[in-house]
Amino acid sequence: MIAREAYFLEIASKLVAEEGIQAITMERLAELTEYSKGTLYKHFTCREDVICGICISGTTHLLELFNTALEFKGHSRERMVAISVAYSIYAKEFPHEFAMLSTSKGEDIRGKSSEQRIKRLELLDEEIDKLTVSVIEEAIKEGNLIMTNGLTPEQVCFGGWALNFGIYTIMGNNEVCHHFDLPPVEDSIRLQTNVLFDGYGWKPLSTEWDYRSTEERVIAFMVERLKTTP
Amino acid sequence: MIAREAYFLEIASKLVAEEGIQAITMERLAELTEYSKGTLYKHFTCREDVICGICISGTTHLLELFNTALEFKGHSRERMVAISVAYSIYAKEFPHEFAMLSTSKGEDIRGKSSEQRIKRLELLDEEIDKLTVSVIEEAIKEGNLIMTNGLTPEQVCFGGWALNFGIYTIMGNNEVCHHFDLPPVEDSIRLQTNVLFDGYGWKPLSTEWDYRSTEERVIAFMVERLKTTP
DNA sequence: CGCCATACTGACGGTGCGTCACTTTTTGAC
DNA sequence: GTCAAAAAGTGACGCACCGTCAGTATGGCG
Repeated sequence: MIAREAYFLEIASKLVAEEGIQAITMERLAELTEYSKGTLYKHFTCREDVICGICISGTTHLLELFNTALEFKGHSRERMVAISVAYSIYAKEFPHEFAMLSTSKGEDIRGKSSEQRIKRLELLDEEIDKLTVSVIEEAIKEGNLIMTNGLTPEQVCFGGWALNFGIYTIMGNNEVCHHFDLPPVEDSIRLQTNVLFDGYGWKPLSTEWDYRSTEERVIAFMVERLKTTP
Repeated sequence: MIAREAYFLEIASKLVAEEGIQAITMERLAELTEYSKGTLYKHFTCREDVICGICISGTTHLLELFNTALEFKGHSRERMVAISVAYSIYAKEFPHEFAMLSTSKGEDIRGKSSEQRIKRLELLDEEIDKLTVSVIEEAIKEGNLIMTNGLTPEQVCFGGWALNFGIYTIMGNNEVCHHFDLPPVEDSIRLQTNVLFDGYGWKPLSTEWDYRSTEERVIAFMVERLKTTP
């Protein structure tokens, strides 16, 4: 039943965290959980379905982080910083799982995993997107963001997402940047998103507000909040 | 020898283009090329090494496209648009190969592939980066781009790269954006990079110059140039 | 106790990887 | 032209993993 499924996923998540996605093997998972392959296949249709399951619990966790971030008090752009920090907390704490989230969007996984799980994962993704878009809509209501060039809130959300995702994926995946003299990930994220959001004209601009200090306050806030509800 | 290796890679690339990375199988490749597995393993240490080889030819092709793009006459930011167009031509013509480029940066491939090939691929990546950075340095010399906030040309290059990469990866990989009402990829790329580069203060700003028209001219230029040397 | 449903098992056929002892072809010295 | 050494090529083999399914254990109930 449900409890058993959760147990399988718990062990699988640990395996991913420790050894990466390659370590996810139906044989290995059966062995580690002390169940047989047959039982495992009662809960998951295939290996990809297990991976999708891990992504669901990962995304659920990410959603919680986003919700916590949204409780940070401040103007809209500061709250966007809070979301960005939430994203980075997840990316750092579970680097393999984070990398899996993008893998799971590919045809390989989506094509094989069970309809049901795919659907659940899509709903979670949608919820995360809505949460983020809500911050942008708030900015518009506040009058701190005025949409020009026919841009929509969703496009602003997408731009920020793509930039964050690109930075984490390139810098995380990858020692390739050795010939590139870049600051640490967090600094890159702050610098680049400041530029992008300034480009959207999202006030207060980074020249008018110290977002590094906002970031520090958000981190302190998140750490505090995560201590009480871990 | 070299010719045989190129032959293996040619078939492998076709296979990837038609059926995706999953279709790359040592058995299948041996069969298609009418050689035995043993011979195949004389040229490549493992499956990952073949994949790395495909990435090398892909990146070589991408580098050629970049070089062609750089011949476009215009100011620096227009030439950056040209590079972006080159990137998109590659991403569209070889979607699977394009997706592989990021896969190839991961530990899975880098850890198993042969030193030699990894090194060659890194050198190519480096060359591409240098090419792009050169456009930014040109912009600074022209006086069209003034670096503030301690930003470096490499960081500007990286920001543009991460944004482009993020957009193509999310939109290409992925039907997940169905709940997100977004314009087609090319439009997203143009809109978002305009915002980012405006954020850097790269002149002429998108409010002062019609980059959609630049894009059209670049495409026409590239198509023309690719006709003569295919 | 016997019966049935449900939970669970692991051997099996299949695919793919990477190896290596062996065969065939090429080369070059005489 | 001959022959032996080197180079090129082969495919059966051992191994790991996938997903299946016929069969076994368990436990509740008349």
